[in-house]
Amino acid sequence: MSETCINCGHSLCARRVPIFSKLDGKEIESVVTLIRRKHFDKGENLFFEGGELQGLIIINRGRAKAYINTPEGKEQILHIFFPGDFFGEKSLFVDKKTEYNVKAVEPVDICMISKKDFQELIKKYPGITSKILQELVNRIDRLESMIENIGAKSVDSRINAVLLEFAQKSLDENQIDSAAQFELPLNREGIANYIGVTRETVSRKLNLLQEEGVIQMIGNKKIKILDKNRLKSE
Amino acid sequence: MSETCINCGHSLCARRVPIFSKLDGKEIESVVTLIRRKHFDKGENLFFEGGELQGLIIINRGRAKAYINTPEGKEQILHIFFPGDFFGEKSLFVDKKTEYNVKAVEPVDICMISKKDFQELIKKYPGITSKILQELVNRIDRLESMIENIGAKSVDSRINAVLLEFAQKSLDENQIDSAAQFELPLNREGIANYIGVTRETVSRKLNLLQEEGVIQMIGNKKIKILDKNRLKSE
DNA sequence: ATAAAACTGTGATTCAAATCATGATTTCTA
DNA sequence: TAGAAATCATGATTTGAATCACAGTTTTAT
Repeated sequence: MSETCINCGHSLCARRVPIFSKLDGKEIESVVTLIRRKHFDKGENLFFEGGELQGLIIINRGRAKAYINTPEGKEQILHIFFPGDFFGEKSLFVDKKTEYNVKAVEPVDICMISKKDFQELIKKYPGITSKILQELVNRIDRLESMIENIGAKSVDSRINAVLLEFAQKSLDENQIDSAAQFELPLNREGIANYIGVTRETVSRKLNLLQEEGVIQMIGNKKIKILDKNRLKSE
Repeated sequence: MSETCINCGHSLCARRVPIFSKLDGKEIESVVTLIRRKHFDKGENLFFEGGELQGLIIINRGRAKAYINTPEGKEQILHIFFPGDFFGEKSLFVDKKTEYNVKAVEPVDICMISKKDFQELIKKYPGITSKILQELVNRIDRLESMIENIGAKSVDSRINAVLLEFAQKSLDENQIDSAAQFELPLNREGIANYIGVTRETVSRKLNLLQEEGVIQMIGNKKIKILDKNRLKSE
């Protein structure tokens, strides 16, 4: 079996992961030998809450959502994982179950490093630990700003924030400024479950934004941000 | 100056902090020599968003709230720090500002270790790093469950959850089961800003819970949980 | 290609919590 | 300890989003 990750074309998928970014070419190749690949169809679960996580999972293609099902039957989405994002880092360090599910929202390819292999990796390259720390801190920041959004901001502001977030995850700064189109990672109901409203409200608010000329929808999945500033204010 | 932290009576305050719990007596004493103490009156800010955090801050007595002021003028509380809790760990590892404020909700004594001292400490006792990792993971868990609460649960459920949380932070399991009273760390408005509702709603819901015999209020600050199970369900 | 299934838009109605208003308590503080 | 300031309770009203209902559209699978 080749040591390169065929799904990323000719690049090494490990190089796309921030935690390995400090390693040099030869070191990264040794990481790649540890990687196993797997594919998930749209709608398949990569992981169920309470389950044993096999190791570190890196999203290589496609997007996935992490979500909780509440006792009342609602779904709360906690993260959207884009290519290059990873999860499962928790089980590598702490003996604690992860309480959310992860589901592919479109066809997804992942790279996987087993817990055992990863722990040996850390011994060999201790710098990885500080990268993990950094990533955990970033997640805390994102979760805190999500709480600010859901807990203290109006529904309009939440919609605005989520559109900007998805744009930033999908495009680079120049593309956003030139109103490039991008694909929403979630359908209306998904967006609703991410920002704590209903599907109908998302529909109505998006249409309002379009009427106001702030955004332009291309079909249901694609969108252009015409006026970034009006999304930022309010 | 004595090496013991006078504010904790005869115990060493460092021993109360989970991240130092693996150290033996002699090691902990060397940590204590690095500690500086400070007092804050009720209402004083321990820290302002965007400011330079001096190092690791351990709450030794009293409680403090971490909060964000939204552009719309609302306050969203993110954490309640109880004695033994700490913050500022972020600035020790990552070159990134903290975006929230921390304010004493009652008279607070803190212990503080400077960034520089702490970094030397880590070199000497690398085990501390894994403790920090663990604590970060715990925070992520708490934030995620907070998002589930605020985003997907009814107001009733949120009130229930916050009462249980405060009880668990204030009492041990036996005391909760025997309906011991404890002091709320926040006033009505504070609770409201923690769970994303208004002060009036908190008033009304608490009164309802009392009428139903689930809780008993002693004045405004103290409370007894009479029926833990009814708080848990729903 | 076509039928089924999933998703979306939109009006009508309901409802729970926000807001507004005010008086009663409690807690500071001078 | 008296007066001021902060906090709390509670009724009346408004409001914004949830819910309900259903038709139109898009996607998926055979």
